[in-house]
Amino acid sequence: MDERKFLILQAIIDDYITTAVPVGSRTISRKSGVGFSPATIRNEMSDLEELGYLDQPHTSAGRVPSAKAYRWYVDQLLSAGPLSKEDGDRISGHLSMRSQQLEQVIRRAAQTLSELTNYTSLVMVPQMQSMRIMRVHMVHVTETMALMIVVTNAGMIKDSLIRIPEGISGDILYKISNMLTEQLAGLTLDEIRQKFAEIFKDLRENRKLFASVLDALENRMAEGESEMVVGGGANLLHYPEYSDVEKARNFLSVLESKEKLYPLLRSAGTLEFSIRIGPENDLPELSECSLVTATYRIGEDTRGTMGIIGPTRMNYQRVISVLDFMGKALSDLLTKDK
Amino acid sequence: MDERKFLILQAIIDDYITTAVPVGSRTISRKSGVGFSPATIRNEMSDLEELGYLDQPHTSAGRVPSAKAYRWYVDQLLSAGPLSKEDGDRISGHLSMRSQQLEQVIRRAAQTLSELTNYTSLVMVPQMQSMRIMRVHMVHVTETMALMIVVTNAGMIKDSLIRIPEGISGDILYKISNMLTEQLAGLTLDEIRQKFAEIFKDLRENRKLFASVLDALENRMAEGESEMVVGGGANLLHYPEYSDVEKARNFLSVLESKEKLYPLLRSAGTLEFSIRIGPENDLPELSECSLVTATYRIGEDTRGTMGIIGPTRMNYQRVISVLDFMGKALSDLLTKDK
DNA sequence: ATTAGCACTCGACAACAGAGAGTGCTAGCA
DNA sequence: TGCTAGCACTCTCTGTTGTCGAGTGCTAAT
Repeated sequence: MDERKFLILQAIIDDYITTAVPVGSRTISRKSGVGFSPATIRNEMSDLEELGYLDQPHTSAGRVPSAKAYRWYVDQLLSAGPLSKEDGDRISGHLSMRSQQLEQVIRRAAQTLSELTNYTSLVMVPQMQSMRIMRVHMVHVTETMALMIVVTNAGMIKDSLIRIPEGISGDILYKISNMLTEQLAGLTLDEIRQKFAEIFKDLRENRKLFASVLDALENRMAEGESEMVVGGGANLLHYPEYSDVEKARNFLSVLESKEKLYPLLRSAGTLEFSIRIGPENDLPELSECSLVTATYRIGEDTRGTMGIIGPTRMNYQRVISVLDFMGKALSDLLTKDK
Repeated sequence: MDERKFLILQAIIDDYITTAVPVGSRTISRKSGVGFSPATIRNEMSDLEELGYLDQPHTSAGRVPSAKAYRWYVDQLLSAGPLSKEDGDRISGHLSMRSQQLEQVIRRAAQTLSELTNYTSLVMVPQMQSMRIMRVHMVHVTETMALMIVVTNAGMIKDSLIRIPEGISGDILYKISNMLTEQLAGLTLDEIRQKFAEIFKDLRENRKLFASVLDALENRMAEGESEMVVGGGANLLHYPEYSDVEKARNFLSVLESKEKLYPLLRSAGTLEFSIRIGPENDLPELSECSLVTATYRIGEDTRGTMGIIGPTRMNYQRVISVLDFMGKALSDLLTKDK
């Protein structure tokens, strides 16, 4: 696979990404500096098809890049290009509106991402696994229910309702909260489990309560991560790939079932960037889509994931740039004001 | 407008609702007990068209009910028919999954509504205006921020971050919380404003803190209502009205901008049922949709709104039944376990 | 090794005919 | 007088046909 093939493949992909129309030899010959005649290019294209980089919808249509081609394309591309000043400002602007609630920030990030790329965006609320607990509070909601509020080192606040034994006064709840904060501050979930085992040993009263608390902590920290925000779901309908209503509906219903979406984002792991192209996605509904994900940080060791879903012929360059910038912006914002 | 016209109009609407195809005289004559020949029915149809109840897409197509016809139809219908046992069970089943968080219940309600009707559902988190406060808690999040938790008589929990002056210890915050709960329990927002005026007069220390608290209460209770959940957005794509991608996109982008949706639901007011048909909606994007809304109660004087959006030819009968049942189910669920 | 030229393929699109559904009108019937 | 049968007419929908153009693969010439 020589230099020239690269050039031609590149040209084909570039063209197809913007036009969504199978691209022919003449087009390539005319456009883009490659100074060869259509015939030459045809030969090369023929080779490229044999190698699996191009598909032909039918004889006498142009060629279309295959998933393999995109894969090659993005592998070659993985340096995030700089983002236009304008777009950068837009991101900063949208995010900087002072909103203390994490949820708000996430929502706004998703919206900005989809507006900037014109694709669909997903942003996951960061995973608590490795977070450290800073404070624990419990307050009465009814006689037998309390709200447990956990503040983590990342400045995140999680609350959950827990059932408590009757007859526990507000004062006691307050004391216990203080005690818990004192004991648990700075610990991760794993360490908390241990600690609880200790505490439990020489505990006489309120065993039930403590059990509830541990339970809630476990649940909240493990499950809490499944929260996710989707932005710009309707954007996909702009693209000719989805002028078929059937396909559009399929796509949209995936977006509505977070159970399907979640493992998708999850499986990207903690890589800085991950790009899944078409069939590389496990979901058959998304076999004609690409998913680009990136991570953002909160503090040192907490990471969140966000991603963009678009047609396989998406503008990877731009998507990566935007995600890169957004990742930094989010990390800054969320880490700074801790 | 005589008896027979009623019958025929009814038959036309019924037919069109299920088929979405312009209905002709022969169809009506054959189907539905109206024992008249096509010719007679044609004459009546001609009259109905003159009266504004029918439209004709073009000569020699069947007739299509106009917005006016639907209006007549639903006015005549307004008694919610009984729901099939099966569907009722399904609603109860979906809701009964124990989920204490109001948010969860709302979300599930929206999902159930859209599944049962195959249209798009909207459910608004209830409006706090007339709620009474039961408890107020404040707990530290950082040195200068606290989380204020308000529990209302409806069992709703709202929290908001407030900025507090430095140097206030947890103990003081706890005492103040208790004091606030004592003073404010059972009051509505209006009454709280008064109370605060009193308290403020002979207050020396902590004026700033109290100001923050009042501020947060105001904001939270006024703005909080704009929260809304959308279910089954992709459902509309099932219907031939939306086989045009352009229209579908328009519709979906309305769903994504809650600013547009909110006044829509809001304007339905506190009527038990409200039906807005096609152009009766203020949003031009929804001029080919109908919106049926209903309310549910939490306790005595708090109401939430929910609604179904579908094509104008939606199955009003069923939608009303489902909404009616859901309203009762939600009211029960949310009022009971207080 | 490259390119010009040519025959061939195949989808897109317009034009067209026929079928079918529906209407309005008129005339006949109870 | 009210209903209906019949008929001519209109208009959409569908399938067919033919043409156009873009694109290919191959061969021969440079």
